[in-house]
Amino acid sequence: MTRERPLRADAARNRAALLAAASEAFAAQGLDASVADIARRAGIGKGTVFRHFPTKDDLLAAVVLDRIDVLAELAQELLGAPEPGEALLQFMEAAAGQQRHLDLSFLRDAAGVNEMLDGTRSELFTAITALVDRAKEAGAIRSDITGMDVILLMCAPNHVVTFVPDAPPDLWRRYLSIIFDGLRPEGARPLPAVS
Amino acid sequence: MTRERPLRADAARNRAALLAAASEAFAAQGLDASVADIARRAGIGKGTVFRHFPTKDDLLAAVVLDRIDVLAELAQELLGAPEPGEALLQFMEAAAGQQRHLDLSFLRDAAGVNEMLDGTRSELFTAITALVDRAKEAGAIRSDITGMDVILLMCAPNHVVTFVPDAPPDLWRRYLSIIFDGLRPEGARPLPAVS
DNA sequence: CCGTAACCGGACCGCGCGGTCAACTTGATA
DNA sequence: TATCAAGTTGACCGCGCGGTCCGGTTACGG
Repeated sequence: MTRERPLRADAARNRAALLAAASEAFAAQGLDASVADIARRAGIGKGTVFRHFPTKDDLLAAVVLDRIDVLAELAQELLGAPEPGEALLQFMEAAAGQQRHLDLSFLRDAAGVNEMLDGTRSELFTAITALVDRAKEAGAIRSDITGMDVILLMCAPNHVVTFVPDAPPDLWRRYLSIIFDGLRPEGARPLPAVS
Repeated sequence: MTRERPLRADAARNRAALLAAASEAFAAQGLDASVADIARRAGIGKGTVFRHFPTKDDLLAAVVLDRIDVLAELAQELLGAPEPGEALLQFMEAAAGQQRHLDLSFLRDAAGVNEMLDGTRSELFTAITALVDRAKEAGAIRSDITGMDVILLMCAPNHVVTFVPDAPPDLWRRYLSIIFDGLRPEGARPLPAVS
């Protein structure tokens, strides 16, 4: 497809440093960390950032793509786990443990700016749905839960924790645990009809 | 205390319009809606905004203060309700139903920029704690839940719903219901120890 | 070792933001 | 109705952002 010449040694090095720095910066200061600051963290010039990624959004997309990749792979693995309920919980824990502020950013761009991102994303979606279906069949979670529910809820802990100052780094576990409990079928009240 | 002369008629009108417009704008575009835009919505000049509120943050604080007031009053009322569990659920529904994007903004400013805000806020905090305690005594929720847990979790639905495009306006009910189920004591697994 | 294409960097641009100000308008008061 | 403090306004300022660009630098094939 796209003629892809190998990167020059220094270019590859810079690109890697840039991605790492961007990940750090987004996690630390939210997604409106300035490009200049990211470049500073990476020890490169601002111009170089835009050489590698034409737009700040493209840089963000690249960072997010990495996360999605990892999660998709994990979801695939966990499809073979013996305990479907436990597998789903493990997946949600991995997802919630991801870097902050990137939470749901991979849902942001409705119109696929980046094809590759869209591809991996839908891959992740179907994997999650499969994970959820297995958990439902095993009776580990109630039957009216959807993959989208899981995606949305698994990101909530990371977000709410953002607002408590000096939070212990694993406070999110507390809220994920509560939320996961809410998915269980025992004594579940019917979900409100949503128009 | 502070010598407070009554506002002139037009000033009062403008202030009301401004607050309403700000509430709209923040809900529609998030808290970085521009002051210029808010002024436009209110049909007044940008300068007038800064006459009423020296800073954009002060304007936001005023909007948030209104919400907190309403919630604090409601929490107080619900303390007399017959069913403590149901009362807590009702409160969380009211809180989650609040305007979007303002979710947890009242936790933001650690150092109290605005004394009045701090006062009403702590009032709300204690009322919520009381509500939670009653629900615990009645066995409606598990005993290791704190007021802070409720505050954080009641804001989650509104946030996650932000990311699904064309969401029905009451989709948040679905997620609040799930989360509230997670608070119940039946078959609760122990909460992970948080360092 | 050399030529060159790829790469790097930081000065530079336009924009929109929060906030200021001095000239103007208006509602309360006597 | 005359007076004037209170209120209003939009042009204006400085700043930091995302993004551009060209002169200097560097890795790599021949």
